[in-house]
Amino acid sequence: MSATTAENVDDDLWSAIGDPTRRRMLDLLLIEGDGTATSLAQRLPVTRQAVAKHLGVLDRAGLVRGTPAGREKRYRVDDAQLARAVAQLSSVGAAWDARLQRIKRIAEAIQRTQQD
Amino acid sequence: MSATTAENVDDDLWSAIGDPTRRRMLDLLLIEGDGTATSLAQRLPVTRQAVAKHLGVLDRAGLVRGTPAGREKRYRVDDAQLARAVAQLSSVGAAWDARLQRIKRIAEAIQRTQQD
DNA sequence: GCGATGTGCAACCGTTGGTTGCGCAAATGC
DNA sequence: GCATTTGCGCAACCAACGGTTGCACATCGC
Repeated sequence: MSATTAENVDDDLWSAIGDPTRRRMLDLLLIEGDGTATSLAQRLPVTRQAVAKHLGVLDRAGLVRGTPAGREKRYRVDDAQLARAVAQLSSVGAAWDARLQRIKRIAEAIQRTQQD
Repeated sequence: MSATTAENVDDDLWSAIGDPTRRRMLDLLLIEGDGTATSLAQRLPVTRQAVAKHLGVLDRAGLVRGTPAGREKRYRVDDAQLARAVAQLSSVGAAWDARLQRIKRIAEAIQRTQQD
């Protein structure tokens, strides 16, 4: 294990949460429990259709699940999948962090050597 | 403190690290210390010009800095800026995590109530 | 000086986030 | 029961972006 490239990352998941509008949509869904394309669009600076497309992306990525209810379609976050996404976020962050730490240690070591 | 929307995120920074190719470029630069457009392109499945464009994006975002050296231009990671980016990654992750935790607690509370 | 190597610029293509416009299904009102 | 609203889905279109090819220009090595 421990790939050298830190790209164990599920690219679909990442690109799903990579878009700022989609991140805000996830925020709203988490806060309000659920929502429809129109209800989300009211709270966002984009049209209903744009929101609908994003919901499609999030759905295909498995981050949300939509269930028809009468004439409207309510979406809610899939907790487990979002948890997975969060894990990947922190995994990438951790990898970079580790490398930065190592570089810092090396730099300090060099300084110490030169001070001798 | 505690913005409700978890979008304290510098959008330029995020979109810079949002692209998978750019993430791999940062990886390579961290591993090898520095690199040029051509050197990175050899280790990536894209052309030199694509890499050059990405370096431009990363440069404008402040994540890398390029210094001309003869006929080539060597880039290296700006540690402080990347550290900032990592912090934002984990901040978004933490916000979602907190909400998921809260939902979980509420769900458990409801279960407990119903079991009474 | 001359070929090889590295960079930068410009034109072009496919994908994607966004828009407008339309048609259709389900709730509401009389 | 029928007309009106309200919510959804589909299609066409546009701008921005990641990627490509092609070319011109600078620099290093011999």
